[in-house]
Amino acid sequence: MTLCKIENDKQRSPCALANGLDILGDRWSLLIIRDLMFTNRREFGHFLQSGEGISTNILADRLEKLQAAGVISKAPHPSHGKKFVYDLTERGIALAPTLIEISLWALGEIDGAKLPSAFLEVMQGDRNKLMAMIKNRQPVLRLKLE
Amino acid sequence: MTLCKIENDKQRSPCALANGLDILGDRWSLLIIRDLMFTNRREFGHFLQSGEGISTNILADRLEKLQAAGVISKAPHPSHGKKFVYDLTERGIALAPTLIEISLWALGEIDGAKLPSAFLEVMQGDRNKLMAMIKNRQPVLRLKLE
DNA sequence: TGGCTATACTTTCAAAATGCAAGCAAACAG
DNA sequence: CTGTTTGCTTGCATTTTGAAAGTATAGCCA
Repeated sequence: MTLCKIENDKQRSPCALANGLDILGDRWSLLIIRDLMFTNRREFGHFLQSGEGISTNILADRLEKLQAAGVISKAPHPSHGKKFVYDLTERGIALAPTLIEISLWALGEIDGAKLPSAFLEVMQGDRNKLMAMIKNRQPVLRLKLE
Repeated sequence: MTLCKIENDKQRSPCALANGLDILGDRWSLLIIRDLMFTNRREFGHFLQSGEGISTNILADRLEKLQAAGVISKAPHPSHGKKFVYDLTERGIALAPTLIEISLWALGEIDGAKLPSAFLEVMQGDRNKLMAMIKNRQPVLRLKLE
């Protein structure tokens, strides 16, 4: 297993859940991962446009922390010299079941929580097919960006 | 679906995941739920003793917020006039798959993350059996408390 | 080539959340 | 009646958050 910055600093406990929450336990990180996992958003500006209203400093901070934790990667943009392209690593892709379960829980338990029907169909359908799409970096929801 | 305080205030977006994170997205809430779900910890003092070092004011705050969100219940202690007994509601019990997936992710991806072997066996074994134990409020790990 | 615009952040600073430590009132034990 | 335990609450310093403004570079068009 490769090094992962966060847990090497000091872990409050060896509990796997506590360690997971040290990386994922905030209001924004999993939303960025959602965008990378289920849509074709890959750039800084795309995440800003996703509607929840994250501010630029928090976004920059979370992108850096997620990268430090080995959950996402950052590479120069092939056609635009200033931009970068973010993507999930294998470690990030492995978060798919977590994202799916939280989403389904919220959908069932919280008034007003919704999922695009494209998600819902694919989540309630063949779980293996969904995992294959995510691993192939094939967005469930392909957005027109910009 | 019953009222649930948090999402009625104002939701940043209708996205189910975002709504879930408004309730669960911090470093402590899911650890309290873990104690209720997998062990026989049910009292304020029990949560303090679980080793991660939550402070008393944060614990009181999270217990209140989780109760407001309908995830846990609070009842007078049957034999001790000052104490209360906390437990998961149906809505809290429904978080089992979420907790399991985060735990398994962290176990596989983070150096030093561990699970008690009792958990591991039961998580990797028959998932339906585990769900039945949780629904019957039967702790996977029965601790000697105090 | 020169200036305008867009993009990807960074900085600033006020406000909110966190967390340690001390305090406190009710309950229980002797 | 006295002292201890329990379940919080309060005070306060530190950290994190977040809106808004700033900055530096890339791309575009004349």
